[in-house]
Amino acid sequence: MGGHRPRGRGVTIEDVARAAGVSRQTVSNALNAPYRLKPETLDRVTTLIEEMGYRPDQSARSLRSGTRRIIAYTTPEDDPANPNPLMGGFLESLVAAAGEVGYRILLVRPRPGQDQTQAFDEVIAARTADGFLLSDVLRDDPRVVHLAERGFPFAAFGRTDAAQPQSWVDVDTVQAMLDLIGLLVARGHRKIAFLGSATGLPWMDDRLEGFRAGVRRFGLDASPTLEIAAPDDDPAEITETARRLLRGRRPSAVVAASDWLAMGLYAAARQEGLTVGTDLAVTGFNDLPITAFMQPALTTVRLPLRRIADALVSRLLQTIDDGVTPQAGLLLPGDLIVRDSIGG
Amino acid sequence: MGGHRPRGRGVTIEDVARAAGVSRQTVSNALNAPYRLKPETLDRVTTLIEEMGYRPDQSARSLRSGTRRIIAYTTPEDDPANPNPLMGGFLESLVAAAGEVGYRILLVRPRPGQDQTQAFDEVIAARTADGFLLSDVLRDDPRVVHLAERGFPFAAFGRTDAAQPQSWVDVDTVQAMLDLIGLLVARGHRKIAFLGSATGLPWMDDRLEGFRAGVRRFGLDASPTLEIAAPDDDPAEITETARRLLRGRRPSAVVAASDWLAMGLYAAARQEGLTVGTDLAVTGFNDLPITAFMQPALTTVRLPLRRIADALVSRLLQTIDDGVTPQAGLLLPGDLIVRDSIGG
DNA sequence: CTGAAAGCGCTAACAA
DNA sequence: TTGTTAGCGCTTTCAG
Repeated sequence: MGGHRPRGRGVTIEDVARAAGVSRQTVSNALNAPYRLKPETLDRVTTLIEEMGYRPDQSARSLRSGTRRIIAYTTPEDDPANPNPLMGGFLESLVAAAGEVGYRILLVRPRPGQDQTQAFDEVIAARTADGFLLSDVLRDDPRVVHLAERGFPFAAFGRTDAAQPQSWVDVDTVQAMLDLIGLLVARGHRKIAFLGSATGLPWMDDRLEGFRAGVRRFGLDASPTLEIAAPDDDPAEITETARRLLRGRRPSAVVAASDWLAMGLYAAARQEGLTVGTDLAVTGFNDLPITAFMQPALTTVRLPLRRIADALVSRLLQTIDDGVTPQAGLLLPGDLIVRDSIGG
Repeated sequence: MGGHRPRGRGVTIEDVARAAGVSRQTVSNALNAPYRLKPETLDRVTTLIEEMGYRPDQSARSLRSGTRRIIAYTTPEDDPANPNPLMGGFLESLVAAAGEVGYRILLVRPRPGQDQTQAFDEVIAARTADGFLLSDVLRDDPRVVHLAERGFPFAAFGRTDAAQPQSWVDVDTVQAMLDLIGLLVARGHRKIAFLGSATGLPWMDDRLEGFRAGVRRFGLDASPTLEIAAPDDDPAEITETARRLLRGRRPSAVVAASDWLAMGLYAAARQEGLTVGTDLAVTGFNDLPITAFMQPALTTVRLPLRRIADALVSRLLQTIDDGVTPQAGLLLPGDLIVRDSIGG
């Protein structure tokens, strides 16, 4: 079995202690409780640690201290050919946010023949991570239920309903929609339609709810044109649905539940001979990078991914460190990105 | 420090051993070397393990065995607002490939005030992971140099030049370009231009090299129209460059170095009154999800992310387990996705 | 402020 | 085939 493992080649706390002429404990303290050391001792030990390149063995430290400094993140299973375009940016934010407080992100996914619940139990029982971060959370997400039952620390991107723990952070979608509609109303639009998609995903439902709230708030046509695209994300189907929407009551503005749907709207408008930005105002949601290439540039809502990640990590750490579980979710405002698609 | 850590609450190997009336070692063997146990003992112990939900503590096992079953992946730093769109899909593939052989992916990033080299050294010294996976690798990537110096196992997505270790996997870009150009030539195109971008990134250079190889191979105009977009990814600038390209020698086909650039080409064509697919053939590279919305649909090259991930993981494991470092890189073919943008 | 003792939970090596 | 012994490297506890 040999293998390449350079066992015993690393510098241990013992080595540093000997070199510094102190006990192992003093070296440990230099790292974990420096205030306990006499400044000159601290200096000497710290210098030696630096010079010798000593790093406490992660496993030994974890075994002894019970803390792993690792956060498990369960990536929602995703088709590699059609990945969630926000995934990369969100993970990026997570890594940065966790890194700043000394944690790393471990990607966890059920092993073959294992369901998500079992995968979680394995991580918990094997003490692989100190807590979980979840995304794409459903209102009554089984993962949340399970972790809450186990009493294991977690935080979720996406609100859960009242019966569930409120360890979540989410975007204030309704407010963002109100802002968007307010913007359109201010520019004189009264016939505003909504293009959604029947995915049943809660965050998509929120956008519809936000639209309805806007309709009420601004006293728009009580029965606005609502159209729902097919549940799957097939571009052709979306475009077709968008065309029907445009032909129907000829809205002057359409609020799309996502940038992806907005692209279908652009295509449909072109087919109908309408010019987005002048004949038709369009808004999206998510601010995918690709929106920059849309002509005219798309007005949309950017998710504050970094702020979400920070809040998630900070909440999770509170649970891990102090056993405090948040009593209420946290709603973060989306960033309105106003561009030309709603006209000059 | 109080905290929520349910210390001692876990089932240990001792508990199982007692319950089964065997020694700890026997329980350990049931998991790690089942063939050593008498079938009935194995049965009894395994059942108990199942019932009691025993999972070996990861840290303890790692400390003793020296193996972590964790692969460190260094995410290239990425602007959350404009993330690498392939990132999500690649990570997805990595997680799946590693998961199948019992490894997990740990996202590693330099801590504030730490450079990448130091971050690597920390992971190595702290024995946090068994090996590294790198992506977006440069020809003389300092990360590769560093890991090779340290003699630490790694595998890279992206070729390194001959002076460097050849522990890499890459896409056969030149071949993919030849295929693309062959396709265009077969449809009668002779004036084929290339739209690249002056990023200096090796994979972008490869695409240009592939284009030139195609020009030679098919005996096209010896001085084809080459245009290089601005180094940054600014859409407006790309579109402007694309327009100049189209105005210049009026190519009948343009090979773009990426889907992103191809989008600029679409925009430019529209502005120039050309119809992509009939007046002008266009190809891209990467097969971003968004290409599905382009009208006409874009002909492009899909990176075999899953196969790349599999190869990367398998090579890395060989290095970890047997100390074998590959003597040569592995080139994987890209998948040609032929769609309407090159005409009927 | 520093040191000594103990042991986290596991598996390698050896003994029975 | 199973059990015993030892110790991975660290930090917690308690003594000096």
